Amino acid sequence: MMRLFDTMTRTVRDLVPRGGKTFRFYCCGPTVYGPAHIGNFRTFVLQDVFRRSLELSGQATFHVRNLTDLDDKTIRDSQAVGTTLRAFTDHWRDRFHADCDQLNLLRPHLEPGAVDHIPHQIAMIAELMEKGHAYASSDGSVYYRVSSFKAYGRLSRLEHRELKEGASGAVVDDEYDKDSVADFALWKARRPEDGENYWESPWGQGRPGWHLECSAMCREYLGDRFDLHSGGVDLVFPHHENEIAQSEACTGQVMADHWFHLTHLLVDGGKMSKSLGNFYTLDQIEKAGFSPAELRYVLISAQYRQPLNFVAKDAEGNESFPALLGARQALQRLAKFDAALSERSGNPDTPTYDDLLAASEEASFQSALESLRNDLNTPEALGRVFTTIKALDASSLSPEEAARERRGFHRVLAALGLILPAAGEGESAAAPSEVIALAEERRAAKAAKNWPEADRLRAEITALGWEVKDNREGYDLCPKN
RNA sequence: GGCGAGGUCGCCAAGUGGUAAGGCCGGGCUCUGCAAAAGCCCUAUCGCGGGUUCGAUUCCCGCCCUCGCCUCCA
Repeated sequence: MMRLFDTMTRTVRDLVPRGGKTFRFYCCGPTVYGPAHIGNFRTFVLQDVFRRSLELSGQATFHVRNLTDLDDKTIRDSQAVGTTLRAFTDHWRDRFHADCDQLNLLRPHLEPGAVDHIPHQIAMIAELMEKGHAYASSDGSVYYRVSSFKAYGRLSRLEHRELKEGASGAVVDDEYDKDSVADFALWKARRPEDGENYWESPWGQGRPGWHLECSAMCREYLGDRFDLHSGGVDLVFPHHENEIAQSEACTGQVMADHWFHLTHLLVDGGKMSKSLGNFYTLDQIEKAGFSPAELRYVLISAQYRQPLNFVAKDAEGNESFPALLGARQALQRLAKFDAALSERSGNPDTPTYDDLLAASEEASFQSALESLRNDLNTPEALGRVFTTIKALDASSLSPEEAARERRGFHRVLAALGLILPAAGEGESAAAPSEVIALAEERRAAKAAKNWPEADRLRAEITALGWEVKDNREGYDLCPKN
């Protein structure tokens, strides 16, 4: 049984699928107008760990995540580069998918987009108007009447807060026709800057408001009521508040039984922004020489409700990514442990995710799994993995014991979605022939116990930019850095 | 101004009403011709001031500081 904090009730609650068998949930996905940044991926990675933890605990899931392919930014930027909206968002969708694959994220079972669901959204607006929750303005836009929905503000505790006028710096010049400032657009009348991106509706040409797509797609694919809805904390208000207002006013039912929100990633102690130069994409992380697995490790190193400070710059202010460097070391240790168990068990095959889903849970490494089930405590799970590893002496295990421990170990790794680096890493491979020749000479000198000569040859190799490391069989050559 | 989160070892980060997981870095040791690698070991009393309690880092009050959100940013 998995337990998770619920934003609506502000308590940790058991997750029980309402329909019985399958746990059905919706995650607000990315706006596809550029590459996602590592902050976006903190959210998606932890949602992925959430899903994996459920599935590896024997709970079937149905995961829907939308792609926002219709909003001010996608329209604006597609026109800026002179392509159709569809071509533009397809391009960034593909990039997003590639990044997700790199980060070992399970694909959602469904990934709907707003543009393909215009009729659903129009139907919902019509229903809201019928029921008195929406009104058309003189310019052909339609707004949701917030005052008509009694429960508005429950999720974000809006009743206890005051909105500071213009605090967000947003300009609302195109919404002068609203009855109340709190009302939000369900349908936005066509504007010249929208170009060809408009649709016909009973209220004239235009396009749906942003909040509506999720309500419409949730209803289409998950029904009037489903198990859990998730997104970044910034979506609590207004996005999720507005979704609730739209959906529940239509259906008269509770939209989602659980609200799962993920705290933002900070970079070097502050919010990520392009102007601060701390805005990182997966691509940039890889260009700096780090792997997606290393980034994933960093992203799960704090509990999802805590702010995570991603350290990019070291104490001297150099962009050396100490956090990723640390992750590399940690993953390397896990890989070595795995290699030792693998050897001991006599089975080199790594269990796949599907193997693990089919198999029953082992007692080994169970405490780490328990951490994940307890409000998705990823750092505690990692801590328990290392504690368990330290307590285990692989060389004293029987092959059967080693195999069992390894299955438990891999279940935790699979829940965290961690892929281990190859144990050997940095193999010799592509050293130039002259370096190899020197290394061979040195091996001969060593065999003859001619230490001065061996050290002299190592110095020569070092001068050529290579490092020679002895091991049982002979030596490895690595580029020196 | 309102709402919310947070201040735990050099860095990241768990946790608990009874004297604080783990990772990285650093230091020591073992092992190796040396080196590397690997393994082992070591390093905090939990922002400040009160209170409750036999006992608080963990509960309550006040203060200081940091960060996020406040209508289309995960």
